[in-house]
Amino acid sequence: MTTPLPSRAELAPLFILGPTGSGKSAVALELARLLGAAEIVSADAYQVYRGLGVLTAAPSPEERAAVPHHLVDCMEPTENNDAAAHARRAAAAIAAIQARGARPIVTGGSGLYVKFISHGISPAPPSDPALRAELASLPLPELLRRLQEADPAAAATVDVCNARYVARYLEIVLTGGKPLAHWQQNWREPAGPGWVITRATEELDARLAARCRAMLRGGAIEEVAALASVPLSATAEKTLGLGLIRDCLAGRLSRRDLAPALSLLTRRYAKRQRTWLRREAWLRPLPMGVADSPAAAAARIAEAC
RNA sequence: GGCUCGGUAGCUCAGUUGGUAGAGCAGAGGACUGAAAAUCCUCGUGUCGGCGGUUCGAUCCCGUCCCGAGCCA
Repeated sequence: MTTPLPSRAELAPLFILGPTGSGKSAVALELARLLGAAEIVSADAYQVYRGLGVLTAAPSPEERAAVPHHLVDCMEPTENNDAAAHARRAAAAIAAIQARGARPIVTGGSGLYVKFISHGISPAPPSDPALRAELASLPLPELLRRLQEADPAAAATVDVCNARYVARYLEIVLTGGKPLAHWQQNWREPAGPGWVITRATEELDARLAARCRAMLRGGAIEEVAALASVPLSATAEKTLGLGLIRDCLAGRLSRRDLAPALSLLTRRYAKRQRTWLRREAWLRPLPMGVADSPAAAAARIAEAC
């Protein structure tokens, strides 16, 4: 006689989101401990990379030993990442966790990565590196002209100032052989309940500054140095702070100026994340202040679900 | 003490042959359906160091004072 597995609704993934430095990893960890049978699935585009754990503020080996983590430290920095592929891997991880009778907790800061996990992936054609390289060499007006010709409806809705978006639409039409509208689907209902951690901006700024200093003291410079001869993929190359640390290693930026510069980049990133998250009406706010512990926040979430 | 160069947006600076000023960065807001830590869009009134003078009008010219940097004593 075995005890029945929890129902599907009881195992719906919980989404713990928030800007970088908001403390979502700590809350997710506490929540997993509180729930007992729970595992964490990362929705972070950069914590996947091996050898960049410090700079990307990935969960530590200790944290990963305490609670199983998925999609962290799982790719070589020579590999490109992409949101849909990540979401497919996440879906597989979520299904496997549920099959074990455990609760998946999704956490991460990459808005688009989260969105694909929570709301589904469009069947649109995947990226085509060769075509992208070709399109990247064309001036924006030319891209717009081609899109106008291939798919006027798409041309009417695209952000005409953003060459990358225009190129993506063109890529969809050219490789998929059908207009954009054919591939566009409405987002499905979110896969589970979600919370977004909010903190006062000044408090978040202070946390980010402290974390940047800790990163630089804690091995971020060494790990970038260790990757000096590795040909990083286009995505890994975009890791926040990578260029700054290289400048520092090359003597173009003083060690003294490094931490403030890194804080600045991180702050601006957090602002973009806030803008994205504000729009996600399905998320419930989880305000936190200096006095709130991750455990207390996790308890509030556990109570609500 | 003398001379020179500076003092303009939070910062770095541009500029006005005299008609009250604008870039970059920072900051704020926004967009986002396979690069997303990416990419892109919008937002600029500030005693133009203080006080006088000349002028119809001064941030600009003149005087003086204050502050900073440098050079000479």
